[in-house]
Amino acid sequence: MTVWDRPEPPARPVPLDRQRIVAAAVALADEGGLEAVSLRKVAARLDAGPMRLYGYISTKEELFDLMVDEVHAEILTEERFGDWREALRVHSHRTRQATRRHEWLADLLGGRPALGPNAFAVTEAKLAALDGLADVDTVMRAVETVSAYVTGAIRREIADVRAERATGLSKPDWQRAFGPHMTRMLATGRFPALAKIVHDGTEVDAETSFATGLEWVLDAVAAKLARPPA
Amino acid sequence: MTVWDRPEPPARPVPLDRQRIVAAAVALADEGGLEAVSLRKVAARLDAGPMRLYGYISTKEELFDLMVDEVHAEILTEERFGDWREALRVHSHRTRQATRRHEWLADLLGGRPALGPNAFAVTEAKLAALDGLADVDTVMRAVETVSAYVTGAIRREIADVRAERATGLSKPDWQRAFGPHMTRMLATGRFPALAKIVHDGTEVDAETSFATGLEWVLDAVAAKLARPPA
DNA sequence: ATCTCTTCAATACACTGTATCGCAACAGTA
DNA sequence: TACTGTTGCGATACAGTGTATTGAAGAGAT
Repeated sequence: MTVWDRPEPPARPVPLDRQRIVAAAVALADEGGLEAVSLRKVAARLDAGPMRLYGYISTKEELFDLMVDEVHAEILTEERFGDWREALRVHSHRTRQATRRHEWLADLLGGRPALGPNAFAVTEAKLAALDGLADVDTVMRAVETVSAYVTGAIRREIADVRAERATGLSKPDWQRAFGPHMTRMLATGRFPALAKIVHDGTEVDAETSFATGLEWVLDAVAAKLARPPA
Repeated sequence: MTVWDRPEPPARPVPLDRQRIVAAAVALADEGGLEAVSLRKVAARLDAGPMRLYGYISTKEELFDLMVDEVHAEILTEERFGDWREALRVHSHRTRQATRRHEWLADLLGGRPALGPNAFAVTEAKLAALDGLADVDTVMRAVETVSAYVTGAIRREIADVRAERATGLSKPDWQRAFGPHMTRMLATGRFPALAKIVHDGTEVDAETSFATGLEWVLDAVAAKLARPPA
């Protein structure tokens, strides 16, 4: 009974850990969106059976939570900030950029409380930047308000990107993109203000409009920090 | 061949229209969340086969679009506003209230461009309130910035509501709710600012914090309207 | 009365998340 | 060395999904 007669022992299962699982899931989502992430496909990418994953997560939602936290590592940065405003600005822009790299993040952002270590670290960094500049409640409100804006603006931006892509990779001209429908709606005369905006408005790129709105919100925060709350 | 020998003719199919379909879908979603909405269940509620729906919508996403627009009818209001600020405030609060009635809206808000007639009417109302108070680009930015905040804040609020519900209907005390995990994270000492906030922060109800952040953002808009843009 | 055309229901397919179950390899004991 | 308990894994299974395809049956027209 030589070696060749004996069958090879069954390959020991590939060692797994959450990091590898999340990386596979993120890769899948980057390629095909969130809907391309199925436990079967994630497992397949790791040469494992689907049920294997349940040792590491107990539900698909938890996998999404891990993915969100994973990306928060990209948002985090070592740099020191000149002031609170720069800190909030940089984190906001980094969040946006991370979402451009991982569009699916837009679907998850704000959808569930972010309780992972990286998300915590991001929140900590923002809070720390404001620490001592106002009472804790104002600081909290500031961070939450900015985050709310960022979440909403990013979602909107990605929604537009997708709509453009779906209507055939047209220019960032939504009049052209949603042309027929848009035109018909505006032609009813029921939306004069909207029609005026669509007609006379300037086309601004997504980054600029994100940045502009962000600065407005930061202005608002600045105003509240200036004079301590009543 | 008497009447009794002949079988009854097969019941003529229930007449259907989008309104009925959307109403059924909304009811389902109100009861069990978005994930409770399946084409089969919607159809069943209307005594129809699943495939029947494809005469009215061509994809499940379109059904969601219709649902979103349906709820926008609740956001719309006939009332006249004293000024732009009141108009934006009222629409924002009505959006929030609609989402409390239809939690699933939080999952959809901002996820896709809202192109339905009711959503258009809401946008029109906001734009009209600001018409003439600044150049069109500033007006647009104002509406989008406020909307972004509203979307983000609502998503966050609903996420918290659900988390509370999931962790056993506890009080709006997230320290208690996420107790063990939260405590352990903060105990690491890596998040001092966060720990301070959690420890010293005042518990504010969701509506108040929404309103506060909203007023900040409205302040920011006011500042931009005051002096025409450079 | 026959034929066409529309409308709907049934069937089918590929795929999903997850519960259950039984096997096979290891650790520890006799 | 033989046995046994435990654990981790794969296969199987189930109920459900969105949607393409097919086929029949009714309405309207000739």
